[in-house]
Amino acid sequence: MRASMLGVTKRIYSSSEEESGLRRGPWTLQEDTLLTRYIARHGEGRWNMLAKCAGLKRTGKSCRLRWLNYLKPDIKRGNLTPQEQLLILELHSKWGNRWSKIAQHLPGRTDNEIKNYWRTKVQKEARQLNIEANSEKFLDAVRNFWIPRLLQKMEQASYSSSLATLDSQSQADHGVRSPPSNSTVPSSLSTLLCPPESQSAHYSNLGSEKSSSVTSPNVLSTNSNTISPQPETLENPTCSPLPGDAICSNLILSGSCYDLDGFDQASAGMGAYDNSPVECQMGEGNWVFDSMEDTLWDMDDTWHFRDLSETGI
DNA sequence: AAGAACAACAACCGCCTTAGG
DNA sequence: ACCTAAGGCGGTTGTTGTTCT
Repeated sequence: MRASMLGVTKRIYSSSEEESGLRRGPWTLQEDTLLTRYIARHGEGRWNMLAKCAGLKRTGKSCRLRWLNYLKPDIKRGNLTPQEQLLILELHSKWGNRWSKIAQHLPGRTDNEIKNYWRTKVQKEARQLNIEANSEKFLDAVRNFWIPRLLQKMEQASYSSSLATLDSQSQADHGVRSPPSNSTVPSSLSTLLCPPESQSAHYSNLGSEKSSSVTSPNVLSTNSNTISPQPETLENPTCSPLPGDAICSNLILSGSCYDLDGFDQASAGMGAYDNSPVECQMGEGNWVFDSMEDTLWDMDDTWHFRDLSETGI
């Protein structure tokens, strides 16, 4: 645990703040306990009153923030998974800096955490590329290099897990498969992200939120050449809402990006799906099918995996 | 080994929206 | 209709830990 979380850090605050008796800065273990216990008994909300009643010398705002960003039981700790990173990139391309909105699609992750991730990782990447973080150029780089890299990570993770499964299932089967090459996106990727039965008409909900005030350009879709959803899928949305669905939709709809020949979908494919690290926990509702009437993926504007494979990504 | 630079992230700030009086 | 307080959100800052030189 960081020292700052234990109240070790020193900050200089104005005398008026000290006079008011309100504490600021890092929370102590005692304060955390007080807040947690109080909420356990009385629930969240009415934060100013809560702060007083709980005996905390903190503002309501501070209590709320501490609870939401740190103490709440379902907060997920640790590094963001490639799937989560992928989803953040996707959603940010659609919604811009709407962190809380993005966080709603990543259960257990807070808007603060996502915001920090964006600032520390994504913007850093932009700086290294010497381009503006929200520029079309950077978003293009994200689309063409970063996302495929994440997809590859996911695939490798899946590959490892399926190898482990194979090992445990049958020692007799010594068929050694080479790991996914760096030159192409592995063919099982689409199966990893989308079960074969639902691949035909996969699309995301990322065109939703008509009313939202998106400031950043949407690089992952354009306004032209939209794809109509297939009726049978609309009526029968069996595809699980996976974090990679939006990606999947592009992969599928963009045509022959992948060579699926020779890939044993029945065994490896479904196995990969079953053991996929992709978690099917995207919050309430089937967000994939939320907004069928909205803009869908542009077939011409999908990722340039062919280009990537040529450039060795 | 020491200092600098960088990374990570908790916490605060200010603004906006909303609900209630 | 107006005012006010509370809550929510995005931006920013400050501190500590880690890595690099």
